[in-house]
Amino acid sequence: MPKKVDHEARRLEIAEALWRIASTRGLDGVSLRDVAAEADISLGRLQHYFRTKDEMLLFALRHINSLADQRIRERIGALAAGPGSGTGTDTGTGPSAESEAEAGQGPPPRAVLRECLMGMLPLDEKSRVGTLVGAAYFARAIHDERLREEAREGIPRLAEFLASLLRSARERGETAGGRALDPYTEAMLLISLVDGLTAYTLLGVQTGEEAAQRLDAHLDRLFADR
Amino acid sequence: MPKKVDHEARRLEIAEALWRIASTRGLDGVSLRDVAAEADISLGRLQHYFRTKDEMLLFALRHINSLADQRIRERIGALAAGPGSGTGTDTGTGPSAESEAEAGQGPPPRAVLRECLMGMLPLDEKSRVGTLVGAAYFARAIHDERLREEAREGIPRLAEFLASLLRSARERGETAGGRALDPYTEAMLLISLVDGLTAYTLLGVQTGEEAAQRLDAHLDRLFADR
DNA sequence: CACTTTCCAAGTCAACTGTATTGGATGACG
DNA sequence: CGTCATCCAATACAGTTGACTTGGAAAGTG
Repeated sequence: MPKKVDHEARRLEIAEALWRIASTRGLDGVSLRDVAAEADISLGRLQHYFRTKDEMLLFALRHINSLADQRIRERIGALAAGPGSGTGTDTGTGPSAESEAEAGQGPPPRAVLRECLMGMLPLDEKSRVGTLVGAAYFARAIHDERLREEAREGIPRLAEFLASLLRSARERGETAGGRALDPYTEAMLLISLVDGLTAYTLLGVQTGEEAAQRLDAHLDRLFADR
Repeated sequence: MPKKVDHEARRLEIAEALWRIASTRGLDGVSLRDVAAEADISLGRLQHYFRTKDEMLLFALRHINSLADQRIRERIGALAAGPGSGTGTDTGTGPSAESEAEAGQGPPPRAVLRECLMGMLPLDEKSRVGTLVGAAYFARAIHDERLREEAREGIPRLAEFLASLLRSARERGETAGGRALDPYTEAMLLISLVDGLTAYTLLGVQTGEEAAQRLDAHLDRLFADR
């Protein structure tokens, strides 16, 4: 077999170029030539790796989703890891039940939940690009059956995960008492909330810090200790 | 002056044609020729009323916003159920403090709040088209300074209105006791929540009924009686 | 060294875009 | 009755778009 090239790596380079453009100009304002230029390759080469534009878009979407997954997973992992010396980057929500619940097993569900949700907000440049691209995909998904399927598959899975966190928090008695909602309902509310906060942050209606602060306010209410 | 034509009416017809297309194909997939065809007029005529595409888009956005405002205002008016207050055609740009002032002892703030939020969800065909177009504008606003300004102006006004509802509910002792958040924060959370619910409804992740149900669950919590 | 498959640059193509221009119809006003 | 601003249909235009074709360079295998 002749001339072996790492197909996957090439496609990733192209996808990254796509994100750079999509995060500033949107997905519909992106042409194959733009992406090729941004990736510093010829149009022919790009088309060698993606036969059609939709194919490129779908690949880039799937990959940015898996990147976001991984990023959040790392943050969760970091939560479990470092009880040794706490750096100054403490989550400023309130010094409530964290250290106590550690005694049980693994990181406290509330902290994991918070990390997940915060990881979905555009708080640094990296996540900002991610959410920007995500918004571009959302706009396209509304009118694109193929992309819509991706969401219909992924979101319930995420909600289920968050619901399980809520359930285990509830079992540990960390959560607010009386007015507890169905965990899945609560999870969908949280996801919707984060997405809305993200949208208004991207629009410049509020800063990322304000968004985080508001999310924390809501979480504080969920986990109110009584 | 020769040949007088109702300029505003023509522009509205065109805007409606635009919405019909934007709600099915999105805003970026819309060409002037498409709009002209949908409105059953010539391209030349369309260009006579909108010199540029952006001008048309901006006009249509402003008008659909004012329509949504009016629709919600009517629903609030219907809440009062009293034959007293007539709902005139208001040209206002936002659901501002007008109804608050009138509500000396009118409809309960919670009901008004709920009507506002439910009115923003895609529950019937009409509001579905509205939110669809709204989503299309959102996608464009992210990369369009001009449109972003519209949001930066309108959203805080809406939030302020909702916050005032929350405040008056609180004064009447209708709201939940202990864990009350800052009204403006609560308002932004509500708006974000509704927008997120709308997004996932449009994506087909949940039905409109489920969205409404989840919103009600959250409201129930806010107004828990204790 | 052939030789075949992969890789990819350049160019072509038809379709479509927003905008500008042209020219004529209409109807109100002097 | 003219005459002129308004209205608007038709067409032209320059540019961009995604997809396709062509031709040849590169590299692993025989």
